[in-house]
Amino acid sequence: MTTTTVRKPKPRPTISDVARLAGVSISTVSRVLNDTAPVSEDVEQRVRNAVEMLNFTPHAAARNLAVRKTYTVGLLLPEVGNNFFAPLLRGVENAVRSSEYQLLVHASLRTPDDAPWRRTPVGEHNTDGMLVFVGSVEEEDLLRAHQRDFPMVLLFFRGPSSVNIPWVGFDNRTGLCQAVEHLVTVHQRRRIVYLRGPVGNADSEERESAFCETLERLGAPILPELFARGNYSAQGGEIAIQELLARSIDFDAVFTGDDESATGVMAALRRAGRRIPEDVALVGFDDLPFSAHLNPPLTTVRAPIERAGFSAANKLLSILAGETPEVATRLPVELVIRQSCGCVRQ
Amino acid sequence: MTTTTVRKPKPRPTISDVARLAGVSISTVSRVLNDTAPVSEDVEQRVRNAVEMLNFTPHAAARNLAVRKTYTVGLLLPEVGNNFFAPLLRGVENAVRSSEYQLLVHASLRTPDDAPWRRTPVGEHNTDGMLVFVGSVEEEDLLRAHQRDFPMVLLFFRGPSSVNIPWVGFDNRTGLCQAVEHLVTVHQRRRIVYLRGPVGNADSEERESAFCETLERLGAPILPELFARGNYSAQGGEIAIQELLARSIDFDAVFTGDDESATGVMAALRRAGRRIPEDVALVGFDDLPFSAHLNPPLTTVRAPIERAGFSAANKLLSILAGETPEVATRLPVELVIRQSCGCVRQ
DNA sequence: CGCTATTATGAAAGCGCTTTCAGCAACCAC
DNA sequence: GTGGTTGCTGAAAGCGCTTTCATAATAGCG
Repeated sequence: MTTTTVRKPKPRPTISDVARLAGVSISTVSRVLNDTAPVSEDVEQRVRNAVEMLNFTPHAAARNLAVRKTYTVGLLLPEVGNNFFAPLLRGVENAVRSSEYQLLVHASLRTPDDAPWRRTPVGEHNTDGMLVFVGSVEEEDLLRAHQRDFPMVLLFFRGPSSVNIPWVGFDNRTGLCQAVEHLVTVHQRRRIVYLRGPVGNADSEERESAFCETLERLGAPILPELFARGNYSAQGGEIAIQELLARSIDFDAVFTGDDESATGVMAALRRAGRRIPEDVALVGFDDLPFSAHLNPPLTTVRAPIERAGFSAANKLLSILAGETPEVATRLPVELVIRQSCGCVRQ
Repeated sequence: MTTTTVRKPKPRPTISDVARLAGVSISTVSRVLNDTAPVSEDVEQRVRNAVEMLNFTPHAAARNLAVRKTYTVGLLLPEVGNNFFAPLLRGVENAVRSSEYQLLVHASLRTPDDAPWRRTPVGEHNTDGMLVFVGSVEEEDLLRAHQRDFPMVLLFFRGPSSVNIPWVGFDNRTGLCQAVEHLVTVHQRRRIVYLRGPVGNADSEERESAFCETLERLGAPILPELFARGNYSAQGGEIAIQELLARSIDFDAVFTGDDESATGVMAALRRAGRRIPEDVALVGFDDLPFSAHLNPPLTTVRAPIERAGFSAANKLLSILAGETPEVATRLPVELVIRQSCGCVRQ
């Protein structure tokens, strides 16, 4: 093994190199690059040529330092790689791309033993604003940033009730009501498992309470043993159902807080020989791209995830532009009936 | 509409503020923060207190400028939101997270009319190195960066043949051979549609040639009318098959270059009343998380996408550490037999 | 006890840019 | 011709950090 000598990249040309080559001052170069002041035809051409020749590209950090902006927005995710993030990211990207900002993505499996600014590798020190996904930031850090007026918008949760941070989320209630109602009134299911999301997930809790209310409204029983905990992953769903099965708890339907879990639920059910939807009906939430192609096609509540990302990013950008957008954005969801609930293909 | 007044965030404390409060020089503050030189117990404590009190966080841009590093690696994607990216991103994130680097993600729908450094919003000017996904960067830009010794590793393609840029990809051939062989020898399929990926996609082309070779080796006919073009999206697959169907081209199997397309193929086939696998067998490539749950479960070539991301990121990090890793990494793939090929569940 | 190592600290010079400010022509009207 | 514009340009002061380099204070040693 060789000693790890530090690689020495060829030195990048700087604005001074350009200035020298063009025979002007660096101020002038800056001016033509940014078009911040009139420059004579002749000089402009010389500068442009020099830039071309040296293949010059301004050093972002230096520029950021001088203008006191990073031109970067951060996207903080609790973990990355969930299928849910694909459309979300697409939405965010679309919004950010058409602005002058860039996107720093970070999945924050925090390492609390680190120095504070290493603990949150994207934050006030390297972005102009942040998109914060539920569960990716400690409440304390959130408050601190907010106190500093640091622009943020929250994804799928509202911040601590003491403050008023802009956020975007789904209108969980209506979609959920429809889904449960469908299960209860159309398919006569009474023993519906509710598969929660991760602890502390706002959406999940909201959905749960809507779930209970709907059950109540319809006169269906609320059975505590039918509440299971997943974590918005296929594996989580699989394990939760396996456990229910192992405890021989009787149920005729499962409502999962997300489609990802639904695939796990399907796997567990299938392995146990339970037919979907005959033995147990299944309804998900999100309508991920693959949901329509599951076996059977998944009945689910469609959540406009990409739109949420787009909307959140735009909200952040508008804050950065000095505007004050609506604090809350709730995107409508809609029940998509396929076959896992017991409906048959028309 | 109000005039867009620029938001005035509260001024962040700087290292000077800390120094003043602690009654030391900024050099000393820097030293305790970075642990670059011994500092007396007493002073260190005073500095730490001051940092705590002011809630100080070093400004990344300034630091980057001073140390001439950005501590950021870029991930350039051709477009974002593909399900393929979820595991990829997870792998990259995992590798990057355990280093001192951060991750800048950019989906490069390039806007060629922009200034050059705005055209590539992540590049030499704001990262120390880049992970380049196939199709996300012009060859010309790639060469230029490489000429400057800019650390890069390519994902799923090798660069221009004139240079030798590190890359990681899949061992497409073996997986594909197995798949085709399975289709031909086990299921007696002879008229296999090959659904290509996007134009210029190296993996796709490699798979195509392996496809032809295998066919030849097995003595099966190579039928030009059975080559269709998709774009690694569900919609692309759907359209391609619809078109084949419309032209009444006869086929008894479809091999898609990716699972995403496979879902589209399924949709098109189903709509046309063709049964899978009875009428047409279907084999994909990638084995995305949902593939096992499709209807029918998809037989596919499993590609270790997450591992590819992890491996590529690590390769880049090792370059940044001054080492010189293997240029090429080919990850093995493996045929996963489920039911869309015609096999029955055991 | 004088003289050299050693250690902790501060001053100051950058890093590569932007931006203010002042200067210098050339121009205009009177 | 003056005085005042106007238009272009360069010098220089930052932006908030790191990192020499110098210096003062302390320790080590014969």
